Amino acid sequence: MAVNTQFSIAVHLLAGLACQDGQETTSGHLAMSVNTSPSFVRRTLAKLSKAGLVETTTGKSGACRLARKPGRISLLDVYHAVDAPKVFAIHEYAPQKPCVVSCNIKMALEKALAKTQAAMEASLAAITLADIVSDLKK
Amino acid sequence: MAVNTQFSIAVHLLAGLACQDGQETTSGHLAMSVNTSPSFVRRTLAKLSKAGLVETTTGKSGACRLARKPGRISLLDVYHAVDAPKVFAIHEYAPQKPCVVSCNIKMALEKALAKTQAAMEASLAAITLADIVSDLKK
DNA sequence: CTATACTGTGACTATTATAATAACAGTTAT
DNA sequence: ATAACTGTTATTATAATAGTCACAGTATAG
Repeated sequence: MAVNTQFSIAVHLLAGLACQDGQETTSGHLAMSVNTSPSFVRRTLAKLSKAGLVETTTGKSGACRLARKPGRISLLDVYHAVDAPKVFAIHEYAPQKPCVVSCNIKMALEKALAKTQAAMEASLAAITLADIVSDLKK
Repeated sequence: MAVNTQFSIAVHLLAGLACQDGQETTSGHLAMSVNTSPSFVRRTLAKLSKAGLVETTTGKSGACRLARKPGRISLLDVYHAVDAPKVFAIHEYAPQKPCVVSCNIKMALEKALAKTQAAMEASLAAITLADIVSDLKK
């Protein structure tokens, strides 16, 4: 178990909703599939709801369903929705004045890693929930 | 401070070595630039050494220097050397038998995320230590 | 208008991963 | 022999994450 479980759980939930074909589901039902507590599901689901990926209704017989067709939800949308961390973190440290490397490495690294982050996000943008779902049914 | 500091520290160390233009340096000296203990530096340095990115000599007046020219060391080399974690982890859970999603999502996610990982690595491969160093001097 | 069944959220605990330090064994110039 | 370095193990401290519990808010149904 490592850093980014929440992202994969979010995809799992969305895939579950997608397989319902527009039918509504409760957090309890989804929790059984993911095998966690309904509470944990709701917390992730709430983020997806705020990002506009799912619609939820409260009150008795409250439920949730996809807000868009699976083909119009990219993994990048999910990545942003769950507020996943950047791929690389840069270490904090007190720059040592006389050292050129120490004083400027952070800026140089940020520039380089921004490219990498962009490449990763572009790749995520190219995969939709529909792709995931179609793989499930093979 | 987050997940992947070791990668950025490794780049920092290599950049430091690159700025020495082949001259040798000790872990103590590098530690001052990164602002950590020599011990921590050596641990990271040892990984880089095993990966063939730096050469070290032991004994009195032991030291380290780059094994190749900065232009021939890519950030992907560094990424592999420090054994950084994958971009995305997939959650563990007990698949619930009657549920298609639960049983197959892991496989589908792995397939999708392999693409993303590859995109990220390709991006890292395109950046060399020389690029980083030239940014330092601006 | 009360009971019910859901979502949304805050507080809390447990667990894991990482950072960081210290200590020592191995090695080689002087 | 001694000194000064690397390599490695063991240990502790700290931070991030996973996971649970409890309750407030809300809408439906009787």
